Amino acid sequence: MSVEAWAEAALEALAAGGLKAVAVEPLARRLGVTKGSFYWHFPSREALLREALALWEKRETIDARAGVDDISDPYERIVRLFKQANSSYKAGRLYLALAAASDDPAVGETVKRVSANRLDYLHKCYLDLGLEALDARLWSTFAYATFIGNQQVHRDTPEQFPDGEDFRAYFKLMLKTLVPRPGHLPEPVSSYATSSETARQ
Amino acid sequence: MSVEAWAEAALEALAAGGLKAVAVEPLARRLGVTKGSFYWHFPSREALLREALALWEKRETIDARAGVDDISDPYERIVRLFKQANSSYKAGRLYLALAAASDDPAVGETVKRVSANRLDYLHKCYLDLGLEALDARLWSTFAYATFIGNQQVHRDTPEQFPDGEDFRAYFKLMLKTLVPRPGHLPEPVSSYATSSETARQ
DNA sequence: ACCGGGCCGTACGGTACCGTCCGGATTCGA
DNA sequence: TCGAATCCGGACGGTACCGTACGGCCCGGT
Repeated sequence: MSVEAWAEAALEALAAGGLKAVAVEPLARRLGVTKGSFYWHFPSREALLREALALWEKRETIDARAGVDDISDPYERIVRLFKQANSSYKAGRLYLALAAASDDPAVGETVKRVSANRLDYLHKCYLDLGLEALDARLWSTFAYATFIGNQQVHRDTPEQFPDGEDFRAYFKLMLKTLVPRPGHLPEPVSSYATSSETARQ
Repeated sequence: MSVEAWAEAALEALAAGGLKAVAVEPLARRLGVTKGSFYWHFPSREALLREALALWEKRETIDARAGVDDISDPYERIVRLFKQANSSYKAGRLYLALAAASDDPAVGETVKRVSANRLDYLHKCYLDLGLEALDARLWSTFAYATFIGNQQVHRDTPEQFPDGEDFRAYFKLMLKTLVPRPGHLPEPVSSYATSSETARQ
């Protein structure tokens, strides 16, 4: 019963039942041991939470960039990010569970770091695409928000969420809409007229 | 100390501290009374939760359509919906808190109903815009996911989220991208080159 | 064989919450 | 004025969890 095994179990409990499910006695029962084991490896419940958060943060930052960072074409890199992000339903549930528990200081700081890291990375990708700073920031936020929202909608109303062939069409629609191809950059936001009489192109 | 006051306090606690914060004794302390009062009005904590959920569901469905349903122009109706959705940060936090607690059966069912209701309504709006069934479904899901995601990103990383003038540009960008004007409908998804075509509505 | 440390089980006190019981206070109609 | 109903406070037992104390088991070194 290693430290990692406890942290892993903590993350599973977190995804399934939220922060309150990261409790020593229930986890011990689930692992077939008692608290005596736990308190030999950890000084407190909080220490377990810190360990689990560190494990999660590493996976969501370092490990998540593994097969992406070396793609030179920024368009393909963003597409890859999207595909990867949409491929793991479990990872999405974990993020939502942690974000929901961000009233806990340790959880909140970790979630903020992970989220900021993702936004920054996506922002850089949009800059590489050729967008100017503000456009890159707005479009990357747009894309990231859509991705997070998809996880939420998928969890809250799985029946209404497109699946199978519909999901493939949905995914293509999002790519087409959110990821401009180099050479076909979107109209810069600085060109927007302040009045509501802007023609759509 | 009416039933409604307890339900209101329950919703506030929910938004601030999640489902576990809907606890009789802390709520009683916060309201300056004791459990004796609570258990005269409610048979159990679960009954309070049901009352709070019913109050929330009513506000998110019936009340939320009040100034929207009578707008005849579908484009303006959607714009109004989005503006309204982005205007209340507190309502967004409440949704996120409830969605995070959807492992509780009563909460989960209510969240699912509210979410499905919003999606259906938005779907109808996109149909009124002139889109065919599948397109309306995908675009409305897209738009809804984006706005849910915005709430999440806004909460998790408020510093990175556009505000002030940037937010106005961001909002315009989203409207321009997600809400087609009646005479300029988007390319139907059925025109996408794909391995097989779908006939499902 | 022995012994010491890594690892775990068991028992205990402390805390926060749920739900119940009952008594007291206030109000209100007859 | 006099109950009676409404509304609430205080005390109680029950449960689930946290953290500690301590004892026992196993296993490698000597």
